[in-house]
Amino acid sequence: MNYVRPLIRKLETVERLTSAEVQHVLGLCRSIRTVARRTNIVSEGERPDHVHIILDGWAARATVRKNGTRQFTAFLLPGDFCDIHATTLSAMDHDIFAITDCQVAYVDKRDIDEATRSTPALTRALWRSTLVDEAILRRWIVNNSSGDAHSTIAHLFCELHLRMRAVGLMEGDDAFALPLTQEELADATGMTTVHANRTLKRLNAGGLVQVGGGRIVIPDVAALRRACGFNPNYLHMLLENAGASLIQNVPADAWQTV
Amino acid sequence: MNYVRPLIRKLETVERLTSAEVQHVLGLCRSIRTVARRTNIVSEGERPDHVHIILDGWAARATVRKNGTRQFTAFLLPGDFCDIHATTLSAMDHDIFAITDCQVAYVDKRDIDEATRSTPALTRALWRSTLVDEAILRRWIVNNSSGDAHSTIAHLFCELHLRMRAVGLMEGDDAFALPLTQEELADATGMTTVHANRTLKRLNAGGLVQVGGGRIVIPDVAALRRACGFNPNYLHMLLENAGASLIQNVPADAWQTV
DNA sequence: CGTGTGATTGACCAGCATCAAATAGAGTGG
DNA sequence: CCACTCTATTTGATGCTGGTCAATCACACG
Repeated sequence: MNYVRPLIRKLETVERLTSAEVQHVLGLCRSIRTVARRTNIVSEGERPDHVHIILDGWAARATVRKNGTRQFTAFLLPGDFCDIHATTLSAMDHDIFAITDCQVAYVDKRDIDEATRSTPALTRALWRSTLVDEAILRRWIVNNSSGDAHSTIAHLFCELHLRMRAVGLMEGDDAFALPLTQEELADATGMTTVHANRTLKRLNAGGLVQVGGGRIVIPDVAALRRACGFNPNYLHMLLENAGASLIQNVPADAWQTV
Repeated sequence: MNYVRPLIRKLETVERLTSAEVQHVLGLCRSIRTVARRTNIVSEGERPDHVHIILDGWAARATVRKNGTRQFTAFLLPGDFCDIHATTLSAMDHDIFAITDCQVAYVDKRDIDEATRSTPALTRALWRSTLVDEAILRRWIVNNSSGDAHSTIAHLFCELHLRMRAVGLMEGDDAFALPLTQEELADATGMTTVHANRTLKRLNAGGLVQVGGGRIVIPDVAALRRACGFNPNYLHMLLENAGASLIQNVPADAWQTV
């Protein structure tokens, strides 16, 4: 079971790596644990002493509001780092919540430090990857604040599409696993479950997507992107990579931001 | 005119610096330019060859949607870095918009590189400061997605209060400059100008704040925080610093997240 | 076949958007 | 110092989006 492949793909999305560098990364992921779905991989207030990397499954950054509602601020897909920051800084200010059962690599912070010292390309890859994470956060603000539930959900799907594609997890050409309940979708987009349901149904009915059974099919990516004004440039993917063909297929008028 | 003071204060919010290190930072800020309000300090698509630091004035990260509406994703206060990322990575995916006239330091990327190489404390300070920026972005997602305009605006004021305090820009004990129009406030919080106005008036009427004339007075910080569930821990400020006394004054029941 | 979770639907209403217009202020020039 | 202008604030009226509450349906699983 080569769980590490998505991680390599992820890093190569932002930086080319030599095979020696890839080997170095592989060496980091020796300690792998399974985290059960609906449990926290890391919880608010903790000071993890190692870095967690999602190798398989989906997780989310989650903040619980005073009134009990939950807001996701990011989805973590295979290859994503949960807390490359928190080890140095201070306590976690949010939870890392396993949406599905997850395979998680536990990497000692020292090993990361040593790897980055000896491998500049890896340092760049990690640095860039945090910058992309930042850009995604900004886009979520724009997206969730737009007040248009259809665009919000469609935009999220566009993002997940490219990110899943980047790590090689497409199922065929136009589909990928979407292991979210409607409640979780609502928690990410800042709407109620009821409204997420209705919006989703309308997107389905409009033929833009087919969501169901833990999968999403996007028959016409360009159409979906046009519908929500998705512009992939914020993901800062190398054009040579997996997403490239898709990135270039977007019609000019769809390139404006949300 | 010692424009660099807020920058030093900012860095010291996350990392203690020796006076030699402070001198090093001062040396970086030799090239200072004034940017007129309502113009972009950096625009989407640009690849700046130097790092911009706000020394005086307010700026904002801005994304313009397809439909013409504008969304701010961050406020940049004196001491904040605009684009420590974009120099290495790729093109800017958003604008840096000067809300007021701004004094901006233009620092050559190489000078930053050299400074961080020779000054580990500075590297840590910069790194931590980007992590705080990330945490703030997450909080804006939570805040702007909450669907409660009063909490959203109150929470923003709480954040700005601590950040202004951290860089030593309070006017007296309970007030600071708030050079935002209601339209800009609306662009940050994802609501219309009309609704921002009405919400602001209600906050004013409730005595939680007094906003007007480019200033905000917060007579009872704890009350304002309670009203919106503000929890300062995401700002990851050193307790020894300026904000410390305030941080510790929050009643336990107000420490839950929004 | 019962049980639990997730999806779906309906009825109702509140918050916020929208459109439009009036008012207040700040800055400018005569 | 006043008139003019531009910008920002304020207010009103109206309607829609999305929230709330509640019930039902579908389905997987033991």
